[in-house]
Amino acid sequence: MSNKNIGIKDVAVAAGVSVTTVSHVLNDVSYARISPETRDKVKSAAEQLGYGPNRLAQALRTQRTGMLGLVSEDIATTPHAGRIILGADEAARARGYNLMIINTSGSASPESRDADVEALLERRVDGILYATMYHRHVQLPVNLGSVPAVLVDSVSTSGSITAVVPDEEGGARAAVGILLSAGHSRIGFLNNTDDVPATRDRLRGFRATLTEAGLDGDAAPVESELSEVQGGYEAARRMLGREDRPTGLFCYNDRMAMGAYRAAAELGLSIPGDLSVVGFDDQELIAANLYPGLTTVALPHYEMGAWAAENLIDAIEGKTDLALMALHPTILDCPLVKRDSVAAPVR
Amino acid sequence: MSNKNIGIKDVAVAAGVSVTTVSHVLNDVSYARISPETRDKVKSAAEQLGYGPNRLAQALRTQRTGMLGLVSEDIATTPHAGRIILGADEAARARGYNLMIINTSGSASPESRDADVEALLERRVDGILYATMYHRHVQLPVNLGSVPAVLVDSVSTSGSITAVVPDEEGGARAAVGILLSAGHSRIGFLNNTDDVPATRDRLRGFRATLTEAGLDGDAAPVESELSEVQGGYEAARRMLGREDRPTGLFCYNDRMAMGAYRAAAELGLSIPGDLSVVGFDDQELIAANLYPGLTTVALPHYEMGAWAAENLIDAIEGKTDLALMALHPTILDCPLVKRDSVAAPVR
DNA sequence: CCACGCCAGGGAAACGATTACCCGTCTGTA
DNA sequence: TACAGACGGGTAATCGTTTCCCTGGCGTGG
Repeated sequence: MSNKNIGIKDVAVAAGVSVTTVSHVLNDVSYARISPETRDKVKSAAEQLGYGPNRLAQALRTQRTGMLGLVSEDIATTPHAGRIILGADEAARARGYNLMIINTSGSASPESRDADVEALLERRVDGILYATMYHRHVQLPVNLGSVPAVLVDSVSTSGSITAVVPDEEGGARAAVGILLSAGHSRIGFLNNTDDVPATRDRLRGFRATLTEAGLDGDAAPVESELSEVQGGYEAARRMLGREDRPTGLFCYNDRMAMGAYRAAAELGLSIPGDLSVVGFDDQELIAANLYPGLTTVALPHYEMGAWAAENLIDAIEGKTDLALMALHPTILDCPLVKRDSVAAPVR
Repeated sequence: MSNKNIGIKDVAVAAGVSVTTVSHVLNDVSYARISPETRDKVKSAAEQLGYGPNRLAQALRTQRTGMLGLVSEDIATTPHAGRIILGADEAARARGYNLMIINTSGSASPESRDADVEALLERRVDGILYATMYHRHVQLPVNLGSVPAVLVDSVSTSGSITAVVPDEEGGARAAVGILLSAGHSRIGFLNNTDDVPATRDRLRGFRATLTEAGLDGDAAPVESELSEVQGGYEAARRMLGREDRPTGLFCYNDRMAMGAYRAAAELGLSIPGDLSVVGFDDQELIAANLYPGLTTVALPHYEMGAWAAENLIDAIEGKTDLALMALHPTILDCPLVKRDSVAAPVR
């Protein structure tokens, strides 16, 4: 239990040595020449007084705070932010760093974003993680350049900064893949209407996988709606109303899949008996709790957070050059999470 | 854009004054006697150089970091943590404070919790918010006492520390109340099996409200299960299998309500036509997305976070004495969120 | 004409660490 | 015996601010 009032000086007095010596032994300074007895005296004096270092003073002197700034969007809206934070926190902690978090609104003005970064800079964070809540292009705060920084789940519109994003296309391929290997050949896609990378990349993955399997990917049915439950419901109604109704459905996200479940129920189609469904996002609350459990593709938020923290720290400590990695964003796997919504089609 | 290398000293040189003067004008020190012209010179010099204060140095000198430590459980599991963080962050920001976040596992050992708090203390946070993910009793880290602290969503087993918790009983009363005023008289409760305050308080609110309405609260049907979707499903099957089947159902949480939806569907009961349902928690992902939308009771996570930050800061700034508030936990309202799962019972 | 008070601002010691450099005392060896 | 070099450790500057207290000039009342 570190007493806030005990300093290195008090330890020095208690141990009968100078502050230099205390600093040397407590930090295990390699070039320090100190006898074992003195070391013991210092250590036990520190222990007894409940000494804890004042990280502020250390930081002031060493120009290293051991803090990472994390500006994150819409922290309360989805669990995604929590995942990123958790990944970053654990990776940071493992290397002796802590996180300072600033929340920002997804719709915040550039000025407000600048101010967020500024607050972190004033506190002299060693580096900054800039996270968005879904994969997209962002315009960076102007002052982000003054410390090492990594983008999480987004790429910069301008210039190059190291970024880590999910493998949207690969995720889509996995989703379609499991439908194919269950034996489906009529597969539809319920897509999002927003113009974001995920929309395009998942569509590309969808079509390409079908084509590579010998089907006509370009002709495969796609219905687009808002990527919410209601949108999923509407898109599914249209999709399932076709005369050549698909037996397998890939949904842009779990919320749309939830809508598809309702549409299927209304049409008297059982899942996975009459219709197999695959989602995207792996929002536990939905995917694990739907009945039957939704097979889906997980977004690697935890991993992105951890990757970002890890590489940021490497850069801070001079082990890596972020500029080198900035050329292309790093792409992380979107693993398939199998539950119970996929089965072989009825013949 | 604060340049990391510019200090008050550089501003002083540029403006042709002493550092004292710079400090005085930049901080608007009340007793400082400085001419308007000099003020202007200093301000524009600072502006031009892109000066930003070094909060570390300030903190070292003033013994105030302007940082609040937040240790939060299971940040990635539920959106609850995000809500608390958001509330705390916004309240803190409004008063010039920032948040340092440490994640801890709900099942972390006391030692690990001590270490978490210790890390915050080393960084000299001005106060600590200690948040749990559901309302319960906790054993506090031993070193929590050395700075002002507030418990969020939990109360201490030992001794008294200021805490803020949801009004579980009041929430239950509101839930039962809306069923009563819709005209229901046969109302059941799907309760949790864990021995936590929420379980007891919601049950008490349930029974009391019925009794006060002239019904036999003590005889009202209650089925308990694990507070998950599956548990809700099972409890609902039992509840709805009774010969005097309730027409209104109050569920311990939204997940159990989700299970009840499935049970009702299987039994051919439509919601809200044949059965009215009220949940608890207001987990957007579930409550807003079920069909029909689930009427539920919201837990005031945002408000608790904000209240905690606000009062913690008051204590830090000497405007309040936390010890006085520590006698009883502060109880915050759980407002009812009306959607579409409650209607009048069929006669 | 002098003392006093006000005005505008500056000097320097903290805050709690790190670290470059220095200094006495042994010991071994030439 | 004298000198080098280890050995064990100390002095003081420094990081960027804040803040207590001081100073020098000038107008003014007595």
